Amino acid sequence: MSQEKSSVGRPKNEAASTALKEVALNLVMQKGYDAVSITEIVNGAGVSRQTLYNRWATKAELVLDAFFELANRRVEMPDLKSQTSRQTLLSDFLKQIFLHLEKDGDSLGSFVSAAQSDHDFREKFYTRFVAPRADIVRKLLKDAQSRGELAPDKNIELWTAFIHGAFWYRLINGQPIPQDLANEIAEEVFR
Amino acid sequence: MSQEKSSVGRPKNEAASTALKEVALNLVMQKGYDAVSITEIVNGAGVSRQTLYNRWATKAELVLDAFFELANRRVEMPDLKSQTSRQTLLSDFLKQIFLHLEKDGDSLGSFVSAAQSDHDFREKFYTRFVAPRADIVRKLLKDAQSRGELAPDKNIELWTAFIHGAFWYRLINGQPIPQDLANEIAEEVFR
Amino acid sequence: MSQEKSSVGRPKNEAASTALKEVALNLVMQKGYDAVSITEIVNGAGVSRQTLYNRWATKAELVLDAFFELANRRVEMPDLKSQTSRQTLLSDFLKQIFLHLEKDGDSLGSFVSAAQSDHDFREKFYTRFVAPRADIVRKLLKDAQSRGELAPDKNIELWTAFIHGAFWYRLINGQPIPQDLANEIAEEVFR
Amino acid sequence: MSQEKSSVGRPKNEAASTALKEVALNLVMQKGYDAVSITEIVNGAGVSRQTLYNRWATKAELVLDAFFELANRRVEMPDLKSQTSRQTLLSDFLKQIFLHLEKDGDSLGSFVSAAQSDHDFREKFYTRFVAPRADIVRKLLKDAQSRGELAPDKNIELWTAFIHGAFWYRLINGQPIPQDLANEIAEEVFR
DNA sequence: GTGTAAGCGAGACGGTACGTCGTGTCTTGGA
DNA sequence: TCCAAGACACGACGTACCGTCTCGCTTACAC
Repeated sequence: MSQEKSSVGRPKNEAASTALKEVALNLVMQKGYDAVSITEIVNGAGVSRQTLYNRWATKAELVLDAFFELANRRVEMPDLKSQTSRQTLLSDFLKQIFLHLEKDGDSLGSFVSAAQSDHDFREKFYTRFVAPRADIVRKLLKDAQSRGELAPDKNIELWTAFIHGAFWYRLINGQPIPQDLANEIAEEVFR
Repeated sequence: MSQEKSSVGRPKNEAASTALKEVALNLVMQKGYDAVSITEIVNGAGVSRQTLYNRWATKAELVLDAFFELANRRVEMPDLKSQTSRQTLLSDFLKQIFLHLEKDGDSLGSFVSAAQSDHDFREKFYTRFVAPRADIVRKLLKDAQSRGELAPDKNIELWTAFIHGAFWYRLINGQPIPQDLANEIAEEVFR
Repeated sequence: MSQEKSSVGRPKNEAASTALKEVALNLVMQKGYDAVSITEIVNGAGVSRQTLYNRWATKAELVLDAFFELANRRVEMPDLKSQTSRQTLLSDFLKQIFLHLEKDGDSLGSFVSAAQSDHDFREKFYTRFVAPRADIVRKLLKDAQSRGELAPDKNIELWTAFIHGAFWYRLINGQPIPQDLANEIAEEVFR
Repeated sequence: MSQEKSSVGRPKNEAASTALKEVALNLVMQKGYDAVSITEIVNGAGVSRQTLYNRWATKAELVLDAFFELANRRVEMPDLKSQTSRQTLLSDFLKQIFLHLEKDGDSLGSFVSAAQSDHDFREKFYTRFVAPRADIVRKLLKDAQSRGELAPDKNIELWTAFIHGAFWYRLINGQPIPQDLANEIAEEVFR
């Protein structure tokens, strides 16, 4: 990746990328994805229009990049080597997610929104945000099965969808996602 | 309140509303919500721009109205007096929903999209589309409990969210919703 | 004129006409002809849109009607039987015109404006406002000639144009029309 | 001050300005000022709507610019060094004006019209079109006085107004301006 | 140390859609 | 037959954003 530097001509100003991502993310969090214009972002970043287009093809790509950088710094894989019960691990993991959901709910709404009309965006959002989190749950459930904490014939795929569906469902419908929901879900999973 | 016809001034031409809804819905189903412009809709309906704005404040409201009219003609409450097992009733009900989801997936995506940026819209969408369907499932589960087909200590609210979350989750992530998923869900509920 | 009453159906409400003319004239004097809309006039008069169109075909006709009613009440034919010098008569007549010009300057501007784009309007404005005033001057000059106060070979038509041109020229260019101009003009005519 | 080229950013495309002016002027001459829409002009010029608004705030300013460019190429200052009688010079100058008036009468009407409702426009029209022509006449009259061809006590300002008023008066009233009027005016001035 | 190629700001450009306004006509029910 | 109320088709308005383009200037490496 560091290899592909053409080393000819003036190098890209990394500060511009940083400024763009920061401004874009802030604006989207404040006003929602659709309400933010490219013009607004580049003005806010003190950067020219073309500079943005030199780095990202669309607003969607820029904003996603910015968001992921933030979000992925915050996923904390549960420690499957610990002896804590898998129910507790699940509950704690969900609580951690719900905490961010509280803060980022509106931007996430924006992304869900953008994902519906822009299939590229949807793919990226799924691959880089949704799927990794689903994977963690999936692994946790399998681990629980192998440890005998979960019935061996539980449909893991379905339960992964149940768990994530439960809070996405509340999210897109604008309902609050209380910390307690994490406990309720974990309890029902391991019943 | 339902009588509030003002009867003063020229009455609104109902045919215009009908034409607008039909054209709008068709276009959205063909090209997606965002790709359809107001100009396109009014031209297609042979109606003036202002006439649309006299009836709906935004494209979202128009399309929503049009869609509900269609969708609500298609909800079929399961017959709780029948002796069919509640698991089968649930499975059949979900299958029926999934069938429409297949066809209307993109428009539904549009609505979810619009709902994220427009909270009025979200409220309407929830009240008129999401909630009624959730209610049916909730009633069905309670009925199953009272008939002893479902454990009496199952968390009905949570399971309602599980069930709907499962397919909404797939929907917003652009994944197919196979008919078989209905069986899988029903099975897991009544396990 | 009073003959042509059809006497079938509800008679026209004369108060509506009066209100329309009054409102129209006031609005035009305040904001200028172009800035006043039909909608504004009918709302101001508390009258329906159709009622206006039942009486006048265009805004121009209504406004002209209203203006003429006012203006023609104010023309005062100089008394050609008096022994006052014709120069004084002319000067006094012009002074009287200039006085109204001061007040009505902007609406007159509006009419000149409307007259340029609407040839019907131009014709009516000329026939009912400009020409009568020109006629008076023409008659006065001829009378002065017959009394020997004016050179018999003066080109009356041209001088009529000179005299009116002089202040219309100032009017359309937005220059003030001082009372003293009346004296200057009269002096130069009878030099 | 004439050097104030900013030289930053993409420079304005001069061809677009030229095309806009040409199309605008042609359309106005064909159909009259009011009948020409901005949409029509930009389409005709193959230029985007915003490009027009980047250069002129209103249709009036554009058309005025276009017209001046044409008109000012056509003013021909009479040669005050020639020995031709000043009466002939005046008559010839007026004839030259009347010739253009014939062709441009309707556009000029449009400008007079616009000038009445828009005081900025009025100022520009006066400064750039009316006043220069009046100045020429004023100078010519003064020269005639200094050469003894005109009575030294003639009120030059008033006569300048007489002369221009005479044909403007006919113009705004939609009356023809025959070439012979130039002779009549000159004759009366130098009588 | 100079040439050359890319980066960059500023901002113009062709497009497309927007929501609003004004026009003159039409359509009701009631006077 | 008139009227108030207001819907309607039409067409223009000025604004907003998009993604691309065209300048003059500024890097920074490669010769």
